[in-house]
Amino acid sequence: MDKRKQAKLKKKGWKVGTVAEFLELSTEESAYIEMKLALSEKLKARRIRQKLTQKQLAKAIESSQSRVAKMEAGDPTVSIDLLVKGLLALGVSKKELGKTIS
Amino acid sequence: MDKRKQAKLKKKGWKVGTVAEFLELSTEESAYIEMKLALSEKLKARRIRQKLTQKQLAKAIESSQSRVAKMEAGDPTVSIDLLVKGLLALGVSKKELGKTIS
DNA sequence: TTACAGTATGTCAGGTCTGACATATACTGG
DNA sequence: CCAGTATATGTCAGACCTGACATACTGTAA
Repeated sequence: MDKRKQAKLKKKGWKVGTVAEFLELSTEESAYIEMKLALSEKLKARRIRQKLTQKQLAKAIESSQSRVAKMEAGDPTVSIDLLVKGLLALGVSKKELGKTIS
Repeated sequence: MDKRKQAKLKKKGWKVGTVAEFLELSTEESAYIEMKLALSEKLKARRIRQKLTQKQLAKAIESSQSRVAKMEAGDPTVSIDLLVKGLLALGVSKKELGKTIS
């Protein structure tokens, strides 16, 4: 399974439900990707809600604007670890994180 | 912050609540570690519940016995990604994962 | 249009994580 | 005691992720 290709194909407009079939993902693989996307979206939502630019958030978590952009885009080169760290830095609680994932 | 040292020190018998102070962890850092430990424990519990050996689980997730041992021990060289993948492979749902983290 | 702020995308050197291996330790039944 | 099974721990080459940089795209105000 080429993770890189997935994100490329996902791009705009594919419903989550159909991606799995189209790319022939296993249940675990799609659950994993759904989790990452959920975290991505949450990160973007939180950043915007707190009126921060990607650059500002990047500085706060000691990263770079480009990586933040990738986090929010659900780029396959971004780990769940990094997303979690970013969300925690934005003040999201474990409880809220748990909800987001589910 | 030396992540390696943390796990060494943590070892046996430290209450989670006190570790943070002793090691002077920030709120985010300890939340992150608590999440990892929660996932570790869940993994071990599930594996045992399903009567699998570390070796068997390792094979199922295409890893090695030693890495599984490290996952369950909350070793700092183990990522949340890997723990999540392991749990998903054991049939844990996103919902349950969310609960575990919280 | 131009200029600027914000975001997206590609690339890459360097750092982190991973699977595999060796080895040690713990427990069990003979 | 021993042999076998399960788990723990240390190490390391290679795979993967990261921050940083360059550059492109988008919107918007003059």
